[in-house]
Amino acid sequence: MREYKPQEIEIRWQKKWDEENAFEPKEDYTLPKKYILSMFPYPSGRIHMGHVRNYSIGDAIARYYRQKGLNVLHPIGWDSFGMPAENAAIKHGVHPKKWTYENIDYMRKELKRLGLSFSKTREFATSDPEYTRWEQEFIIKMYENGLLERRTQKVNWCETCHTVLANEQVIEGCCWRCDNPIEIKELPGWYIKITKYAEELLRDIDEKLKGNWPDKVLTMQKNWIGKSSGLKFKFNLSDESREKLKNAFDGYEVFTTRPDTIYGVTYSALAPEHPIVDFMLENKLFDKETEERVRKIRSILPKERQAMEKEGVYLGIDVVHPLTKEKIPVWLANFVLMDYGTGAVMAVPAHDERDFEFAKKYNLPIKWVIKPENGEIDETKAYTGDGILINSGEFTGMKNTEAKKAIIKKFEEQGIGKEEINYRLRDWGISRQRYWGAPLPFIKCPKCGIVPEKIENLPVTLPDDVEITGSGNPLESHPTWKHTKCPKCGSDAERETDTMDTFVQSSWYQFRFTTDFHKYPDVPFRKEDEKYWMPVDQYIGGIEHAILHLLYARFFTKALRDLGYASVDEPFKKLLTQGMVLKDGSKMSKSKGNVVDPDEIVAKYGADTARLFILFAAPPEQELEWSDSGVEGAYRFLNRLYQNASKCYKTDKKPEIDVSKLNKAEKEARRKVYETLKRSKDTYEKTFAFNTLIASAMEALNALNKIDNKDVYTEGYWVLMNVLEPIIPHITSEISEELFERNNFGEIEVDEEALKKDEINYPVQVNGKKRAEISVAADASKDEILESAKRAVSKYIEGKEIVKEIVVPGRIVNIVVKG
RNA sequence: GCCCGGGUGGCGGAAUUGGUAGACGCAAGGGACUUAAAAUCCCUCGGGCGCUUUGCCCGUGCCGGUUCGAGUCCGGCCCCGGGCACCA
Repeated sequence: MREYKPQEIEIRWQKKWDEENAFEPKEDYTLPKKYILSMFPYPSGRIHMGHVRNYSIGDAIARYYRQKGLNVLHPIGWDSFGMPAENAAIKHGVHPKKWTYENIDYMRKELKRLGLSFSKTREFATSDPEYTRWEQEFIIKMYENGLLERRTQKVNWCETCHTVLANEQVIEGCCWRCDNPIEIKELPGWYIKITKYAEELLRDIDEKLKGNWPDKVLTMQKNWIGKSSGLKFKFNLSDESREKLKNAFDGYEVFTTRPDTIYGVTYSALAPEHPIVDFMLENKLFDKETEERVRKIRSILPKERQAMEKEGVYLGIDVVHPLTKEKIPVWLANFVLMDYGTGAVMAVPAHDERDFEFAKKYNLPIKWVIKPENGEIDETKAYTGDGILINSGEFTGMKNTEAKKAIIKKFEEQGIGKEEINYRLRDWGISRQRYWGAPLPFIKCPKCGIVPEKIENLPVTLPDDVEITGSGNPLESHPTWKHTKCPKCGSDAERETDTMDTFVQSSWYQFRFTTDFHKYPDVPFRKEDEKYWMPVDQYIGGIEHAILHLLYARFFTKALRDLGYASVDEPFKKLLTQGMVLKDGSKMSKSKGNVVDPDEIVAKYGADTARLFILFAAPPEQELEWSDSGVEGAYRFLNRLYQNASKCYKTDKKPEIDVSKLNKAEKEARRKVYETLKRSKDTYEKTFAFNTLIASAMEALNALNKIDNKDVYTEGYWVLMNVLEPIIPHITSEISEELFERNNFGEIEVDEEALKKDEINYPVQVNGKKRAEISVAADASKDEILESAKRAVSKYIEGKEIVKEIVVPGRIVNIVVKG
């Protein structure tokens, strides 16, 4: 008996695939294609089980289509800019570039050892200058087309670290690294106007992605974009208030989704950062106490106000209700956001929970204008449901859903307001005060202002001789890098020292893979390649990217389309979100000490075992609980598969079977084999339920081991090796090469005859309870089945009246009796 | 608070979409082989009753409903996981 030595087998095949360039996409674009993409990794140093899972799923799908003769693009790259490289530089003094590219070299070997069928020619790292070059061109084109702008906005600033912090990096008002209190600073930064595409991003969720992406992800994106429609109108200041404000303002606009409650307005509220508040502070229009309270609320970050109790202060000014002409007091409120809508709201405490809470706290009047169709108003809380308008002038008695439209119409007719749509989606701030990123290709000229770098001068590359200390942007402090000449007027100018958010790189990498870019260095990707390969047919990755990456990549695709680079509206036709890999119920992490190292598993059992286990243990979308003994089980199965191959004979074509000579067990084994084959198509193309496909293959092998028929056994192997090759490519290649010269790889037709049963087992129920089981000929008539069934359950139906007889062909018999 | 998922043996998970609940694997127990162990192979494996077989009762988070028949559909509730969270 020969021994299963996965290390020898696997390394031999990996070498062979490498030499044969077995996984390169073909240039014949008349072939049907599949573009299979797993999210590319960040080169952190070593692969983890999440990677193994991600790439095992993608590889199985890619190998399946390749085996069936399709032209398959299955690339890998490296998302290689980012903070960890700089942190490593600070901690260990190693240059980010060296650290990054050494990690890539190591991880490339790890992935290769898993037998993943990635194209070699398409591999790149996003930190490669050739990649940056094109990204900078896109960014310049976006700038020229109004999709990118530099503007000054309030940001979180840490003085000791000399950098802007993301909201996520501010912990209780302090810097996450040095613990110093952060400041709010107005800083210039670069913003991509993703909001211009809000409507299309939303629309294509329903029109292009529904049914192909998980509903969960689509819902999350919808909520994130957050479309709402309502009425925008202007509150005019009262005469006294306008005077008080020195005629600098005559009013301000508000947005509401509830115009139907307009008669219930009892006050209005401004965001703490509202221009009117700014003006009043600057012109000292508050009394001392009010000013103090205003300043106090303004000193708290908007993000942190959300966790606080509602707070506000009357500003001493009033506006006029647009319909009733009543005087409405204007408050400052800490729950009003400056960057949504107009930064000011009308407040209807009777029908809005926040307004109600605020009104109760400050004893503001509450006016009920909608009553439920059935039942009475409960005055202890806001009523936010539908109902009939009361106290609403000419609209009284109307259903509120209709009143919404009618009131908007009235505002539009009088020219005092109009219907408006608002989105929660914000523009995408891509500036990072970091070294290890793609430089923003702009020059600040004292004469010309912002000037894009000339296209022929791209890429703007990073200087290698930098000192990374963790405080401040090394590009800013570099002695020479930022000093340059203005591309327009030639005078002394400075480069932009901000680099781009790494999400910019991962937003268009799927396009770059479509071209053999070593061959075609003059384009980011060739149009004919992009047309043929895009969109990605199947994208696979973690749900944690449901919003950020997947939304940015969708946006980028649309932007590149409109800039003339791309031909598709959506980058990823189908999306599979894989679940996390857990150990002892929680995510594997160094701090918990529950990490299982893929290298160790591969060293002990081989790549096929790792792949088999990870695809067998749970369906791909679900979380996967790591189990050492489960891995052993997978390894045992592969051993059996390998040993039992000796029960087959060598042949270069599938054995012909004389079905008439087979016994029951042999037919049963053939049926299970072909059931597995039949199931495999659905699994690889639609459901990705690899766990049940593997279970089915195990059942088939178990059934084969019960028979003693070399033809059937060999046929079984011929089919099973074909079905399992995408999952466990090494062992199946080895066996198939030895027995079948690998002629079994490719399309095998399902033998429908083999799937048929001679006899069918029917459970027989009496009044819905199973009482017996019968076996009848597959072609038995309904009456024959019933007759046999009644005989089997005679003791339950004797002397009773039969009310109903149900025979579901191929399924079940149920006899309903009375008495 | 709102919006999605999900609750099935000791465990991971199946169940052809309303038709034999627990496939497949793991763990556990028993047996064979062996001087012994490992490996391998065979048997048992939801709970209870009867236990020699046939068999009977209960069982898919809880309560109710629809149906000849419900893990699956409907109504109400209880847990668990995730996302969003003052968006006017």
